[in-house]
Amino acid sequence: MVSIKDVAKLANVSVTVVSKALNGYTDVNEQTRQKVMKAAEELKYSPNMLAKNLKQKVAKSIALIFSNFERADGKDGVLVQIMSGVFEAANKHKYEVVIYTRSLSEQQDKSYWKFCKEHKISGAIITGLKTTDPYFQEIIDSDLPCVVIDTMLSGANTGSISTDNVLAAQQAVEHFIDKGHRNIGMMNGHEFAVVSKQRLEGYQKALELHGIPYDDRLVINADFSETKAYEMTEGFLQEYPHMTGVFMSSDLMAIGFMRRCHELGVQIPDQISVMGFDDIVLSSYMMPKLSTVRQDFHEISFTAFEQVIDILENKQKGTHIFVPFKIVDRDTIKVLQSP
Amino acid sequence: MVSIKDVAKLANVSVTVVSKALNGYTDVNEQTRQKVMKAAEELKYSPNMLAKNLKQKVAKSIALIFSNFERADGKDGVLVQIMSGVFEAANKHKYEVVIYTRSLSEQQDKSYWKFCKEHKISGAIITGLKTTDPYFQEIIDSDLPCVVIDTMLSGANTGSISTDNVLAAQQAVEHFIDKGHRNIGMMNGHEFAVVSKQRLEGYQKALELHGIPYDDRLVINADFSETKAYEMTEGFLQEYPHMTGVFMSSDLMAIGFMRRCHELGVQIPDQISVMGFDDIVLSSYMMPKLSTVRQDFHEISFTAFEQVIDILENKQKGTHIFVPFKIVDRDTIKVLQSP
DNA sequence: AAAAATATCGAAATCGTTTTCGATTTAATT
DNA sequence: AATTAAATCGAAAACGATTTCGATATTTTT
Repeated sequence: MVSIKDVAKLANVSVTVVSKALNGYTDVNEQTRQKVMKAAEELKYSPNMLAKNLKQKVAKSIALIFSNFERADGKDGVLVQIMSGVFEAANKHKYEVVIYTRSLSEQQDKSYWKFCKEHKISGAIITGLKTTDPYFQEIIDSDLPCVVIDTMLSGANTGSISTDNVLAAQQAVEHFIDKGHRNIGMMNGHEFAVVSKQRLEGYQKALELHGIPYDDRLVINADFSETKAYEMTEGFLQEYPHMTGVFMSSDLMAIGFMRRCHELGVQIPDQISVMGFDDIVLSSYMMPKLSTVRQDFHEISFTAFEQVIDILENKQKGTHIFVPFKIVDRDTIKVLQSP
Repeated sequence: MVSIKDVAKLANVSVTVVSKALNGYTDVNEQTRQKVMKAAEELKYSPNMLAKNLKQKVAKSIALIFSNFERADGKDGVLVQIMSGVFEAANKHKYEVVIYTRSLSEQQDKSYWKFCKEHKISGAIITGLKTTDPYFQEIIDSDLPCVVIDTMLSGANTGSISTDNVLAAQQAVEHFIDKGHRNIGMMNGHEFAVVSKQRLEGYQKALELHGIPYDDRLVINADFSETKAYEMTEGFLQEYPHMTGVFMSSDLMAIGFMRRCHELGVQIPDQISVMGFDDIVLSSYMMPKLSTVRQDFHEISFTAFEQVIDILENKQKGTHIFVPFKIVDRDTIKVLQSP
């Protein structure tokens, strides 16, 4: 393998000069710089990042951590969108990204923190972190700059980012209300996600704002799972036949719900309206097309990256950031009466 | 940061002994090993991988290269499936994986090869490589063990892996023929993918085997693009109204085709049958559900990983591997007559 | 008891860089 | 011409691990 020594030899200078020439130092004569460049070119030299990062004590790379990778069956395209956002930002800031996946099914010997430490990683972006995660506190307490997606926390080195879930949920059910609905159910995700609490709060808020009494029997928990939603819809529908619409905490659940409705012969949106959350790719391909609130995952992860850079390079404190969402009304909400 | 020196000091031994104790060498007394372990534990020591890999000249990590990342809009879930396969294999073999994405839209300063070299990466898995890619030859000639997905080549250090595209395509159109179809069109992908050529070959083979003359006007090129397929279907349908079915080189194109048919009021499968290729997640959610040939991308990437390990650790020569596919008949093929 | 074999340890070299700081040369200033 | 300043270079010390090889202590063999 060709090292800096080899190019030094060929260019007839010291390794110091080679290093300086290649890294834009000013105390090297332009002619010798050319000489060095030519030698490096000739030998097809490329620096050993391991040595480089070792010396500099830190690698210019940030970790993208998927803490629930087993759920990533590709149905929602969000994982890809998240990747796309961080890769774009990484490219912009000249960082590298290393992905660390963790699935709960397999025992994990290593915590994120240990992983990042071992690799001298500068910062991290974390997704899919449950509040019950054993490493939750570790992350927050650590001195590693990191921002976690879809939660709310802030510390010296930790920030977070998400869409404004309570506002989004509120607007979503207000959308129902605007179309004349008064009996609106909700299918929520599991309680270990902070987004579940927030969306429920938004749901309640909208109801309260429009003088509709809150009935906790109308909100059930389907664990963010398509099949669980599928299984629960029949009972849900039978038990509360006066519901005219249901707000789902995720598109995946909405799809499970719709599929079961289709089998049961209940027409959407004629007999029951539904609104999802996320706007995954499947949603616009459904028949009928699913109305939902669109989260901009690309923007979320891009901004997440920029925040870790901010606290890394600009010594900013961690904070929480909201990124804009959008209600997208397609074909699954029936208008009962004009507003 | 706590280094090996610190634990040596605490354990009251030399760094040599610490290193040996922690790496399972036999020439260290069991008691001192315990002592070292305890000290390491106490200090929360974790080795600096950069230094470790630097010394060992090579990192135990393989690169997963997406050479056309901009296409990864998450519509097909294949990217995720591929990731899932290699992460699983990596976990099994105790390797780490680093992902390198390249999009053609942004100028790329660095070739895969350079990237891998700089990071002392042991091997690589490459996807989305076009034959026209400027780095194509570089990869093949390099001494870096790598296997590229969806192509056919083999060398000392390079292998490849894919489904048997010609056989799969052949069986797909034979499936048409079995159902009584004789006038079968094809919508192929761009010519820079070897899979296009192979699937066309399978198409031709099936026709020939059943005495159906090949008409090259019945196969058009929609570039693997959903919208392009969408745009071309009306003309295609009008020009060759005698077609009873069309074999698509990808599900995404099939979906574009179906969407246009829906708008045009042509019934699927009553007026025209369609068969896709890939079995992406969207396919089973279509109405009607798309019949297609299923590629097992998880298996493909998993096996790809194992092959690079094979040529890396077992000094095997690179080769081409086929992984099984499956014709999955859903609701988009009409039976014209019993076989 | 002497010799040989074994067990256990540590000093030091090494991996490929970066970076400090002093040395030397050249140019600018007085 | 003497002094000062600027430009350019290189020796050497890190970074944090691994690994070779010799040293010492202990045990076994003769």
